[in-house]
Amino acid sequence: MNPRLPDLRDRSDARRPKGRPRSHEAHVAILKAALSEVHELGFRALSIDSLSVKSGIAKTTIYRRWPNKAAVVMDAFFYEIGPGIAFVPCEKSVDSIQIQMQALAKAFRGKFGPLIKALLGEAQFDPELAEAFRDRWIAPRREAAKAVIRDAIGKEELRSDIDLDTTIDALYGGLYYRLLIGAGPLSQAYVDDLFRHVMGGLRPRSRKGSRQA
Amino acid sequence: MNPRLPDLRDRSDARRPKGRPRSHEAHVAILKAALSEVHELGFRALSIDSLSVKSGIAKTTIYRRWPNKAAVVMDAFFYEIGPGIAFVPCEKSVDSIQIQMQALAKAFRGKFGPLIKALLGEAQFDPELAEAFRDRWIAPRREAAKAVIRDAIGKEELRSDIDLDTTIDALYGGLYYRLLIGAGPLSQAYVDDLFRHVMGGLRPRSRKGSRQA
Amino acid sequence: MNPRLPDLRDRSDARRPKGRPRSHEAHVAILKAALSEVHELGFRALSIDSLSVKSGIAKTTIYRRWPNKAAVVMDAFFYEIGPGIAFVPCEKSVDSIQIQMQALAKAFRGKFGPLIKALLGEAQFDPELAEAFRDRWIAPRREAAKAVIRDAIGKEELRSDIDLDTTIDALYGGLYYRLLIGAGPLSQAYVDDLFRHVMGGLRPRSRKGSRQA
Amino acid sequence: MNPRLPDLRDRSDARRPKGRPRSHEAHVAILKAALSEVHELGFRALSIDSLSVKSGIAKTTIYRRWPNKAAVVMDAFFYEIGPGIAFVPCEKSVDSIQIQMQALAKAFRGKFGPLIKALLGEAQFDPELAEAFRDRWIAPRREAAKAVIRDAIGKEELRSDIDLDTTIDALYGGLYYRLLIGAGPLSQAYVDDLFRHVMGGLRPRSRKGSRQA
DNA sequence: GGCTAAGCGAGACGGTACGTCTAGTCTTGGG
DNA sequence: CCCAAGACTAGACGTACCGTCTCGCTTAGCC
Repeated sequence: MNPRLPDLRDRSDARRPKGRPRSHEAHVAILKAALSEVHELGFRALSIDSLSVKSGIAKTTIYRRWPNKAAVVMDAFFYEIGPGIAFVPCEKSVDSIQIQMQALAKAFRGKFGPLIKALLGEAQFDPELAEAFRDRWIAPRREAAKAVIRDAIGKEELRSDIDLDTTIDALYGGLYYRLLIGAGPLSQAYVDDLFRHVMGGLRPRSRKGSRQA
Repeated sequence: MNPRLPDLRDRSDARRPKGRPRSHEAHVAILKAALSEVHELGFRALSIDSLSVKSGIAKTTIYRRWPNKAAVVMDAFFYEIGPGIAFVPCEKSVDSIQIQMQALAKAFRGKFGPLIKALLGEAQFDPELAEAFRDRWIAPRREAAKAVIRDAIGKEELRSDIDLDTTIDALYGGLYYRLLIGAGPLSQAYVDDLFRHVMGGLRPRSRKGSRQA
Repeated sequence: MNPRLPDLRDRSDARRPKGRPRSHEAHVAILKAALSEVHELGFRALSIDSLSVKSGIAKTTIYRRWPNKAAVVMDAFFYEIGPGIAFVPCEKSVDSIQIQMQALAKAFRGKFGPLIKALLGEAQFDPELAEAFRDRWIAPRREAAKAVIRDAIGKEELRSDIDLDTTIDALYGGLYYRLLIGAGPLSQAYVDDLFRHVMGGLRPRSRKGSRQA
Repeated sequence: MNPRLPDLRDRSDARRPKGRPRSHEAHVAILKAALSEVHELGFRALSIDSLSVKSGIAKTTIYRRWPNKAAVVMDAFFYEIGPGIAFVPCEKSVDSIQIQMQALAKAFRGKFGPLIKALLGEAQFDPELAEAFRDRWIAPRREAAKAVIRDAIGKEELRSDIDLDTTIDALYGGLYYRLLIGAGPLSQAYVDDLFRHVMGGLRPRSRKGSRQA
């Protein structure tokens, strides 16, 4: 996504780039400054200038590595959240999904909520940021979710005729909807409710003719 | 939502406000300029300055009526969309829901998609805008949806033990999710899929142990 | 000077102007507000808007009577200073001059100093104001001074070959110079010094060849 | 006077200031634009915005160096007038004074008149500008004048009991008076007249009782 | 009492400039 | 090639006044 980002993988065998190597301290200092700023003042109040002053790193250096403040904050976000919210294996795979949804909602309620709101808000105006967010945050989690769902289907915990993507949207759409639109709380009870509604469906069970079109 | 907006309701009996009345032409000129700008260049490129130049209305006049460009664009959005997407009565109420979801998705795919994306994106940073958007866009539609869902429950098209808000989130969350995150197309097929998944539930029907709390 | 000013002279015989007569209360209210503002905040901080708010008189009314704030303040100045600094008759006419110079310096040191500085400062950019100030403030005082100087020449207190205008400039120039440039205090001692230097001349008395070119 | 101005003195030995050095071209471009504007349109019509457009220098750059337009124009004034009006040595020191007075009056009549009027007019509202004008324009000339007057006293061309400051005020006050108040022309004849009156004094020579304190 | 004419209060309007802010780039010296 | 420092271009921001205008209402003289 971001060609300016350093490749942090070990490349002892690769040829060293010419000139003075980039300072890792500078990198971390900026990310930490970004996190502190974004948590204290919010994304909008954060500027590359303020970042430069706060971190003691020259503006030039920041621009050498990131194209704009959204990219910095995105990296800072991943720096802080690390591997992020994962699926923990459960006996029943659907439990694993429910637990992960609760973990995600908890993150939304906590310090990551504003960060994700800001990144997604900004992404509405910045296609590159949007793509990066999808690639680095959304996609991995969806892939993991798909694996779990496939598992659940295999164990006959879920219907065999469902579409993976649509299923994920039905389950998680509500969470992001509430995060971004704020029409209601993201409480534990709500997450359970949402999970139950989607899992059980809205149509009456007793009805015979309840085959969907 | 916006106390600066003139109350345009008929008040032939009420006493006229003092001073020179606000110009309706100016009002409309600004909204039209805003629409044109936001459709052509996008929300970010739109500025109050450019709006002023384009509409021929002084900047001060714009600021006298709206606190910032987001508020202008919001009004412009409602000016254009008018009453918006409504529920058309159907024999089966669930059909009415599905049709409305398709209409919403169509609006998202059309010229209103970028507008709503921009407004919701901006709302992540502007609590007042967020509230206004909820009050003027989200809430009315949710209320209408609730009425239809209640109808459907009454006709036993939907289960009687569902929660209205959660139901709405389950149905519409996916639409906003796709709009805002862009993880996939908002096609007709997708909307039908989503509707079917949520209506029918994810759990196998044949299974006896399909407990729901 | 100001054609918008009402002619306040009695004209019982003259035909009354048509329409609603101008309010004298409004007139005075504005002048008093202007004086209060200019003394408290200075000329620059005073605006027609603030004047309107402070006096409770509509902006339109102010503009109907004065072309700009400088004209208002000028009228306010004369409203406050009234007939102003006059020459008091003395046995020796030169004493009358010296006393009047002291009175003027005292006014400069007091509350009229900032007012006159402001009016003269503004007059550098506003030819009409400059002309009005000359006509209403400078000219009458110069005329009075000329009369006294003529008297003094008649009494042989002053040389008969002096030019009236140049004489006035020589005596008063220093006062305005100090007021406007602030190169030194306008103390009593200074005024006496200035008077003495100009009266006695700079050239040594003993010298024979001290006929001026 | 203006701490934002770069110190242009040679400091080959001194350490260079950090960062990108200020552009001399920009500096000169702004001053030239200011002179052109102030001569063509006058001080009031000149704005930092117009200066920016005319000079092609960004507004921020101008504000980085000067606090307001008066400060720019003041610098432009000195940029144009250079060392300014100096005293040329004459056999008789009083002649040197008279010649310098004529030179000053000529400058007042020429293109520098409006500039000085504007600066002094503005200085009535801006104490910092007033101080700067005194320090950079008034003071040096007064110092030079004092030296010449001391010379003249030494040569017995002037009385030994005169006060230097008062003497200067008596001679030059009239020039600034006419410049700022415009009560009469600043002609060559007027300057000679003024000089003669002050030099010779106003009191009759023949009179015995021409007491001076 | 109605008519005409002007004054008045209120506040909207077009317009100009202000001084500040942020973005992102460029230019120094030095590592 | 990196880094710190800070100047630079560009342009939007939101505010302050300016002087004008457009209303409804008031206050006078005149018919």
